[in-house]
Amino acid sequence: MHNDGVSIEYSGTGDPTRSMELLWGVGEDRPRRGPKPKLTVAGITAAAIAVADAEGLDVLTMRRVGEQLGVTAMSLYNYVPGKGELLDLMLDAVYAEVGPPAPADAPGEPVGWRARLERIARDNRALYLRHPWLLRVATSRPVLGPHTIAKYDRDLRAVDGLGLTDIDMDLLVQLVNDYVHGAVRGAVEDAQAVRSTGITDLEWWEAHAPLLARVFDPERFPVAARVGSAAGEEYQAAHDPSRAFEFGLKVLLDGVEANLPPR
Amino acid sequence: MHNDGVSIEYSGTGDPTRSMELLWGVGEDRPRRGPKPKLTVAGITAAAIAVADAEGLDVLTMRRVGEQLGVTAMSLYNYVPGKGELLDLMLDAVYAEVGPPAPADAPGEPVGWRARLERIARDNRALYLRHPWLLRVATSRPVLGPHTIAKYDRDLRAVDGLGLTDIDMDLLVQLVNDYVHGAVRGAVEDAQAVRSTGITDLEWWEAHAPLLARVFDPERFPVAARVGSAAGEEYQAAHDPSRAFEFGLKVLLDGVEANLPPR
DNA sequence: CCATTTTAATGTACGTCGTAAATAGTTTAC
DNA sequence: GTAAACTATTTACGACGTACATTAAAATGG
Repeated sequence: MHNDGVSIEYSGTGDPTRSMELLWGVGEDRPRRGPKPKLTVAGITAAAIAVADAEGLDVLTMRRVGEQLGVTAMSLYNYVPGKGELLDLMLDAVYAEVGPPAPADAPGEPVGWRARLERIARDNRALYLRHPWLLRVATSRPVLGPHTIAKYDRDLRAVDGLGLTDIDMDLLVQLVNDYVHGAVRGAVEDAQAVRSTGITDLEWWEAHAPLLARVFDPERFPVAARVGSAAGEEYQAAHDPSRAFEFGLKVLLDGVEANLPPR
Repeated sequence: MHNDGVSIEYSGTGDPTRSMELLWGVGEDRPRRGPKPKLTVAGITAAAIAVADAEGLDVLTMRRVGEQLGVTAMSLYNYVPGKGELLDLMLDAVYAEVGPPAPADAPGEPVGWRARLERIARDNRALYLRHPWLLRVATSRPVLGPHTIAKYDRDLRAVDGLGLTDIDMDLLVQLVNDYVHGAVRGAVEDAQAVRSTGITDLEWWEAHAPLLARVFDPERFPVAARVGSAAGEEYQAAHDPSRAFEFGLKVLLDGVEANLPPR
């Protein structure tokens, strides 16, 4: 077996200039000659997202995407320069789901910075849960697609007008996004471990308890022993995946509140 | 080219039971017959870490690790069941670097929960900077190696005795670790993008500015335009990578303070 | 000491991946 | 109608993890 784990991919490995042209639809003068294209960039992107959503990033291969569209892998290269650029397109496409920034006074928009940041955090969490592969795509030097920028704008509006410097606004938005990424990552990976291995947490624990009992000395690590077993039991008894998330979010936003400039 | 990006790997894809036996040194009865082993599990782990540190996770192949040790890839399989288990070993090995938990009253130990949590966060950050590939290894269903447990114990001691429930202690430690992971991830990936592509941030920006100027409408995203360019300039002028980290850490710990039980 | 047994290291091979290059087929422009 | 432009397929290459078969080396039992 080549890779029975979950291989994570890197966005931006392709030619970023080409990615950006694709993202912004530059140079889309319709081809004048030759056979009608069976595919579109948007269609390929959607198919790739569907594959990644359903089967994970490690099954997302050019051959698999082609198959999804009734086409060979190499056909895709008529539309997309390579897999790296396709990942860039996938990223920007899912960011479209959070929607464009709305005016602050639009009906239904949360009022107050705290409600707005909570909304952003929860929307991001939902996005990660819908597209778990997002957590595994590194976004270093992000390709600035239209929806990526829209999301950035939307995020920033949550903390605009509070007397923060531009720099601090940027830092704050990044802080919230970093937190959400980290918090969801753990939860999603747990769930995927269950699905991909077919072993539940309980079974896993029971399989390893005997070995741990033999090698682990609770005297040496008393706090870990106590808290670990307490957390394990709680986790078994009433596992609410959003509880840790909401706990951390509250703590984080309390900290933000303490660091806002006086009104 | 097969994968010019950075492929990220998954710990725990091998047989976790076998990994734990390796981690705890179970069944290490010395071989009675046959040629002397040229290698050791610890040596292989160290070599793999060296490769990953120096060249990144995408160059970490069994063939490459073998080469590092003057041996073919297949030799490694006499010591380690597969690459997944090797990753488990690498993880636990680097956790050893943070050192065993020390008694709270040992000389040099920070006093007070806040100083202890800061220490943990900064130690973790330093660990990620030394071993950037750590950020790319998913730790779902972590294999409970000795140093992993020691680290957990060490982390928990920072918040022990504050009147928190065991569950809240666990959540709090996880919160800090999640934050550090998220914050360092962005910074490290930026740096790696520069190294692996040979393009500096300034060059990258200059290459894309013309296209962006053509397609990006600042009227539509005024906040992003303003803050983005301010952040970009600041970033160019005086880039202190630890600034964002310390900012976030302060905010987070202020939030923790607001959520501690009254003394 | 030698034959047997056990273990380590190697060599070869398979099926996977991304994608370069060559080829075949299709549509439009002149 | 022919040439040019374009799309889709086929084939092939070098990488990957690792199964399998083979060879070499050490310790044991006689």
